[in-house]
Amino acid sequence: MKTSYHHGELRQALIDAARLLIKERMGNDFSLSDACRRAGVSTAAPYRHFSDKTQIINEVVAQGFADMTGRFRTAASAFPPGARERIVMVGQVYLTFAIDEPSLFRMMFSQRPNLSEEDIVTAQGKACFAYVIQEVLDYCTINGVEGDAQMIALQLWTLVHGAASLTIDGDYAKVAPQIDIGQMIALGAERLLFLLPRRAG
Amino acid sequence: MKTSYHHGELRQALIDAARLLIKERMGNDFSLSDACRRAGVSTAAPYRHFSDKTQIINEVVAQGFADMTGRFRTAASAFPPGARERIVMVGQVYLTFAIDEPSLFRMMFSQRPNLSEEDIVTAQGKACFAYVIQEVLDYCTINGVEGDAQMIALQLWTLVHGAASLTIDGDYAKVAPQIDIGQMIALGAERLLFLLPRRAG
DNA sequence: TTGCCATGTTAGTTGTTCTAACTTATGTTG
DNA sequence: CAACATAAGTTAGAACAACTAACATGGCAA
Repeated sequence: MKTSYHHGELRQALIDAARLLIKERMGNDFSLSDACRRAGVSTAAPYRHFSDKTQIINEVVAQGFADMTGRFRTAASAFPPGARERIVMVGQVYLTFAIDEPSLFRMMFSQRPNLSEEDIVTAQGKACFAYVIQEVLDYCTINGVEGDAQMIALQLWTLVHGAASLTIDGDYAKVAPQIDIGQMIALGAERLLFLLPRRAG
Repeated sequence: MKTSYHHGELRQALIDAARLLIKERMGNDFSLSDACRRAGVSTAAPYRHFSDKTQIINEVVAQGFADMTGRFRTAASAFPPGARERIVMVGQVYLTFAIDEPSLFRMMFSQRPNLSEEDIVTAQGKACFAYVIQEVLDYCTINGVEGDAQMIALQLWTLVHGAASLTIDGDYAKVAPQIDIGQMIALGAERLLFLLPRRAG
């Protein structure tokens, strides 16, 4: 049998526990002690693997970004490069991720001070955003979309991100409970990406 | 002179201190004890005015929403109803507010659980969002804009909110440091609101 | 086998939220 | 105007979280 003095996988176990607690408790005010109890170790154990509570949070956030990027890739890969569906899928994954883990999503997009350029969080975040933008850039190139592709990409990202934020905060529900958010994004994205005049005045 | 046993304005003093600390410490992890030290009272004093730390935070957030709405009104009132500048101003105030008090902005848009319908936070938040939407609805009505005005309003709100969020989190800077965010919003908003085909293909 | 060192432990410090029991100022009322 | 009820402070302390220091254990390497 395994003697229990050494956990063996404590580092990742703590990260997983933290992520779960963040999801359950709906906020970054989760307790590290709780994570320790989950992992079955003492409250001093984390400090063999992390310098800080902040460092654990950063790790969770970084893995969140990696996760999100992975889901983007998987969803997009079902369609050929340049397909309109790829962009739609990326947007949908973005929204779904936020709804699935709202607290984590919020923490991923809450700038933490003292975050250096070479930090894993920065790296994973960058990669995640870059993926989204590149997907739009590819679409524009392949389909010969006119205009500043970078600008269009940022606008789409902004729209979807705003929609994700306002959705998980329940803000749409406060002022427009009847609205279909998916449709709102779809129509907005079409106007930003595709040429779809409302009407020729 | 004033004898110092009774503060007199402690409730609002604590709210103000909390708001300042939130601004300085960049997060909702500010300490109530700190706020007490600022206000010059003991750490037990707040509980004569608030049941909870959460209740203080809610008060700060509610006043934040009231503030934001007030700034909208002031900025918009410089132009006549139906003027395009009114919408531009509201968007600009939205962004400026977020940049000015990023942590407060984040807390305003972080859904707190156990928030009843008749809470001040809910009320002030609703009023704030409703103002933004109404401004767009008015524009559409007065100028005879075709299409679902409510939908357009939500799209504009979403775009501006997304831009505010990504700006204060420094996310644009990570992947597109050269971009002019104001211009990006302006162009996006134009495409959503006004008929501005990229080019007749 | 022996000893090093990574990784765990217990115990204790500091700081936080919140409660209980006590104190002081204020304003109302006979 | 005296008396007291009450609002709004106080100190003391409980419960708990983050983190540190000093100790314990066991896996690995010479």
